[in-house]
Amino acid sequence: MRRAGLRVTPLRRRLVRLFAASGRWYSPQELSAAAEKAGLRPGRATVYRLIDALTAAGLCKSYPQPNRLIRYVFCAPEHHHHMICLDCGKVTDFATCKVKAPDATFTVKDHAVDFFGSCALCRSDRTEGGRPIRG
Amino acid sequence: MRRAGLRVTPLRRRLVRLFAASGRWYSPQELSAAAEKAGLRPGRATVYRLIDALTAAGLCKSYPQPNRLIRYVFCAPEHHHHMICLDCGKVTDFATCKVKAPDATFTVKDHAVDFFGSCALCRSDRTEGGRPIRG
DNA sequence: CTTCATGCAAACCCTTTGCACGTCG
DNA sequence: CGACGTGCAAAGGGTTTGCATGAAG
Repeated sequence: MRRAGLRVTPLRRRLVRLFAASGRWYSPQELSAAAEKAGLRPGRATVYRLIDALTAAGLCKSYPQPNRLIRYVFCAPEHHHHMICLDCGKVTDFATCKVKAPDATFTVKDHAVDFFGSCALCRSDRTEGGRPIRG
Repeated sequence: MRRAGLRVTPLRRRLVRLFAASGRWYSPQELSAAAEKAGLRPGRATVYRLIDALTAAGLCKSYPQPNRLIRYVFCAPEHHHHMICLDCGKVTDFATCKVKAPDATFTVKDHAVDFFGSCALCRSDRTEGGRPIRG
């Protein structure tokens, strides 16, 4: 984080810790709400600016959602991919990827590989008739 | 399109044709602007509603961009992936994909594989000192 | 003839900006 | 101490909605 040129403040430390520890994706508002539940009261602008800073630093990846909402995943700058549970929002990393461009004339600068579905926990919930946890 | 339960109107036909024929990604505003250049004058709402309808029908895929902008690609409902030129926005499809979930406990409902870079044309432009075409 | 698409303009609300102040480095 | 983070509240602007109208099926 400091390595990325970001200044470390007490608030940022706590926000990022929260974001990272959650292992989930958040919209700016959801992250803000999660912060409040944790006793933090970041201003609106702070949350947006932090997300932007993290994104620019490669520490954050964005996913478009229905209704033009965007959710963000905090993640390591190393190349990797995600499995995201559509029920609870949990994000699991994986690094193995052997994809390659199917077209030699196209110069690849970046690529994305993501899986969406249900994590083991949410799947068992459903099997048992439980209600998946959202939000 | 009709197969997807969408009603076909003259305006929609022309908008979709434009969207599909362009082979590029568009933000709602960009699509609206492109429509105007083509002599169409869809209301703001119409463009958004069309994009939503297409997305719901699986005929449209969304990509998050910097500044919380979202761009959309019109595409066939069949399973496939995209190569997107970051210079001109051109989208090329490819169907070959042999990825599989790296974790057996995760139930995959969907997956995404995308390549971002420069298409052959933009690359040659740059090599020749030309200016890449954006927008 | 019922359902759905369209346009317009107002309402929404998420996001951004400006500014003053505090602090990380 | 200089550059950057923070909060607040106002400004901004893309997106959505309500409603009347007309066309698709």
